[in-house]
Amino acid sequence: MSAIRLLVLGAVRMHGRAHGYQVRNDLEYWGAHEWSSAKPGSIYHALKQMAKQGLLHAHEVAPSTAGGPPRTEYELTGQGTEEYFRLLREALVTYDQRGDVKTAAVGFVVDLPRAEAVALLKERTLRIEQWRASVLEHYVPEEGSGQLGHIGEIMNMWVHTADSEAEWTRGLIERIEGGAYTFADEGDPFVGVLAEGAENPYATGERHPEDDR
Amino acid sequence: MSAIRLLVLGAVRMHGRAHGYQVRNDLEYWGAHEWSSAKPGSIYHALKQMAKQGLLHAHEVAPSTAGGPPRTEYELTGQGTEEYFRLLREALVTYDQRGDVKTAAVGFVVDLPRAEAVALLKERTLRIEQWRASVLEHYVPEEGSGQLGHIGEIMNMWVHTADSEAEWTRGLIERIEGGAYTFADEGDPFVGVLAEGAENPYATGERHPEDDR
DNA sequence: GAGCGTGTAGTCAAGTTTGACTAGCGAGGG
DNA sequence: CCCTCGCTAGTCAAACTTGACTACACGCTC
Repeated sequence: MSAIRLLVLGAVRMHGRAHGYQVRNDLEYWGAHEWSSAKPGSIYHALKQMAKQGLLHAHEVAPSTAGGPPRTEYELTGQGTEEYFRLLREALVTYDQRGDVKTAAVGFVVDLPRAEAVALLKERTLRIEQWRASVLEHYVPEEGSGQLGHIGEIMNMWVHTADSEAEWTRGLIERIEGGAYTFADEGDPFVGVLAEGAENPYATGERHPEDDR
Repeated sequence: MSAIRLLVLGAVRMHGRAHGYQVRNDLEYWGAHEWSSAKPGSIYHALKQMAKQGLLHAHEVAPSTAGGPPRTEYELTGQGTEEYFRLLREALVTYDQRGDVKTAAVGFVVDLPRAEAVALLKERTLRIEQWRASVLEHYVPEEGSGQLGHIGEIMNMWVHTADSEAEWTRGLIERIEGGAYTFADEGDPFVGVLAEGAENPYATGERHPEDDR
């Protein structure tokens, strides 16, 4: 599962109604092209595909207000909203060692109620520990771990990565339980998209992978 | 860059000459279908593509000795060998937060001379530190880091991951410098493929992501 | 000795990703 | 006035990935 659908649904949802270029700008603003497959082609493809599947409603093209070809506006359907939360929950819980899904998940985590976020993150640590255990269980061949040669370093790396991730997840859980951030059920949400017409503070100058704040 | 080309080139190279099914079996043996895009279709596709590009020489089909359709055998060309080492070096040095390339790189690292492996891994730690610095540099907006809201957790996660990776890399460098493992210039190499006809100790029973030893 | 399961070897269509390309419009300079 | 530049908005072909499917041969059972 790539992160593109989650990202696109999340972006459209923030706007309520958005056209492709808007979504594309948000994702660039978030730096998503650096840590996921969020290139123009993928974004437009995902929009069309999800519209075909009934997750998005495509309003008929409106002529652009600012040059360029006419644009199609999209809006989440009920099914699309369901799918958004399904993907978000899955992303929070899944340990897959790929960075993009996790990054997207953290970006949208405040769309859930605080308690559910904590619960999902705890489930995440659990799954990480299970994975870690299953690596170790098959780690040592009958002849002793020396037989593995340098391949043992791969297990080593996986265990190290898993530990690091579990530690970070626990830190996040603590901060959330300690009252940090504003969640779905708690007043005005954090806004991370550009309003129509707002100038993009990062639009000029070179871009860096960490521009997506 | 996905890891598939590196994996396929590495597998064919180990055999000297191999047909698609053999490569496919190696990669499954290594568990690569769990941590990379090494599914049958991708493997056969990569073989054909690389043959077309002159990285592999495709010997004409030979009737199978053991049932099934006839098979095509592949062999690395000079260009293919070059490309293999280029990909391997790049993979060792690149910090991209995706697990598959790194895993493949560690698996093949002993194909390089020991000194070069160490040098590349040191370059890797350097790049990780550069990336970390560039994240932090753009971390704090003018209004103070509080403005970031939960999005700051993404930076936090990236920095945490980078630190963990750098630490693991330094550990590996130490072990290699300490004389561990057998490298390209040092006598009989570690063999990680099944010989033609050898029984696969993991062929039966359920498979786990960590079977690839 | 006919069918059936299993292993071998690979193909294929559908879906996704990539990176380059197109085309319209306004602003500004010469 | 006209021409180029940059922004807006999106398309497209080529490559890659996915997961299901085919086809052959061997051995086993009923």
